[in-house]
Amino acid sequence: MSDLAAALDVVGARWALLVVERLLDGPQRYGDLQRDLGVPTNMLATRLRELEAAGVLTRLPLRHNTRAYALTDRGHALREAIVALARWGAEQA
Amino acid sequence: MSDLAAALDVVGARWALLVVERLLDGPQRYGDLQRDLGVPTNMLATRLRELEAAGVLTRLPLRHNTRAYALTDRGHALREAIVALARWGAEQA
DNA sequence: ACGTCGCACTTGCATTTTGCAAGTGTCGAC
DNA sequence: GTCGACACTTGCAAAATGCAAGTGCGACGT
Repeated sequence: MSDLAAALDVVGARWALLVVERLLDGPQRYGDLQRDLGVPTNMLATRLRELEAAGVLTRLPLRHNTRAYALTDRGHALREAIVALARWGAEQA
Repeated sequence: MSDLAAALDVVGARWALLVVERLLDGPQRYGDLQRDLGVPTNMLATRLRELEAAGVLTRLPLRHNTRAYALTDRGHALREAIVALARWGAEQA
């Protein structure tokens, strides 16, 4: 499997990169991600679980049943790739 | 929709970026892509249609019923993003 | 002490996407 | 005129995604 395929195995699923992009600004709570991205709640839960398992992000407990999701170093390392893709998307056509 | 979401709308589908990566080396024929990537043939056909419609690649007629797929400028512009993602994938863990 | 609210999910089911296997059409070579 | 290579298409099963409604749990007011 190529390096690209390995990367896509982790962040190639729908919404995954959008979640990571949102977390580049700093830790966010579940509800914030959901409202900002418009992602279905079950998909968000699934992605967060997968991305945590992949070591891209971690859960930070805040208060009682509230927590924040924050990128790990490995997650932050995606910044370059995300910026490059976003720039390509911006040059539409 | 963010720029990243716009990009993923075009190249976010499964196999799409892998096809583009393969074409970065130069035009390839259908059968080559299929064998090199191990992508199901109906998916390859679908992706090539979508990527052509999106202006990422074009068909070059070769001989009779043989053609090659080549990246457009817009397709080549994905190189940076692909390299960044592949590098991230290579730094596994 | 009790109901209510916000938050972070889970669950059930319909829809869409993906994948596998087999088939189709076309052209050139033999 | 039949055979093989090439580029697909088709039919159907499996998996991913999406929508809507429900669950659990602690805080907060009364």
